[in-house]
Amino acid sequence: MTAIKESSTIQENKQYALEKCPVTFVMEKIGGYWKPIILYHLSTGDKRYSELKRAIPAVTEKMLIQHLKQLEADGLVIREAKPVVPPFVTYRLSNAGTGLLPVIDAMASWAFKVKDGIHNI
Amino acid sequence: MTAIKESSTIQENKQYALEKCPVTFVMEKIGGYWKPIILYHLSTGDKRYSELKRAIPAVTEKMLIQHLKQLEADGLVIREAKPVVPPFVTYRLSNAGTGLLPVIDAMASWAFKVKDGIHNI
DNA sequence: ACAAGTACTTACCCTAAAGTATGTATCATG
DNA sequence: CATGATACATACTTTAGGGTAAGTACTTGT
Repeated sequence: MTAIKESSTIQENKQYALEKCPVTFVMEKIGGYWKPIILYHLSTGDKRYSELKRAIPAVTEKMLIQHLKQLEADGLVIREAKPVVPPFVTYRLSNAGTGLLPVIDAMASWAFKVKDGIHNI
Repeated sequence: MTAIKESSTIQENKQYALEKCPVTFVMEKIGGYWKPIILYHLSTGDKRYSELKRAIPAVTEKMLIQHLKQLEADGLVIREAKPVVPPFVTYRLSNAGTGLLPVIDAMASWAFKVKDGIHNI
């Protein structure tokens, strides 16, 4: 009946939605659980890996590095490593990453409105 | 070493992040895969269940109704059912749901900037 | 010589989210 | 009398994301 029953996977649906829906496109980039949190912490300036780790204590190292790598691959953050030992690696937002801050801000603003009772949910 | 190793689950981490991070709070509400798309389609006015189904052909009925129920439970959309047969059910954004539109707009705006090459990722 | 700090990597497991498929109730219409 | 349309519900399966635990390399400090 519906087209998707013939041969469908999550990936194909994602493909469809990615092309059609700008919102989905964004969710692809920042939908990972810790990604917006990482972006938020980088919004105040560049940070070392260990600084991020301390700033977000609940994240595991695997998740942190995994999301950082993905954000880097997606062109949202820039990694800079100084060839010293112990390693000195900093992460900062790219132009595109900085461009996402209005999204983060809009989210935060809505959340505060809810908490302040301006929106009752 | 890190605090979470003592006794941690996704849920506990989520609990932590929910209290601390407004962004995570928003992601809890609209993080479901089809939720932002549904909100987007409702932004132009109320829609019947079947209209949404046709507007988003890639979504399965289970996902559509599941997300609609969650959005309703989260106070973002309002369901109105006329007691007729065949059923006539419309969904529309609540005040809180409407308050999320700036988030959706910011997302869309960023996505278009990327596609127009203003941000190169 | 051994721990500690840096920035990772990797193998394995578990669960929540998403997808598949089918069923339900009611009435109008052919 | 059976089909179609509406708005769902539900049992079952799959997959992708996240978590756990452990290890790596290199140097400084004790």
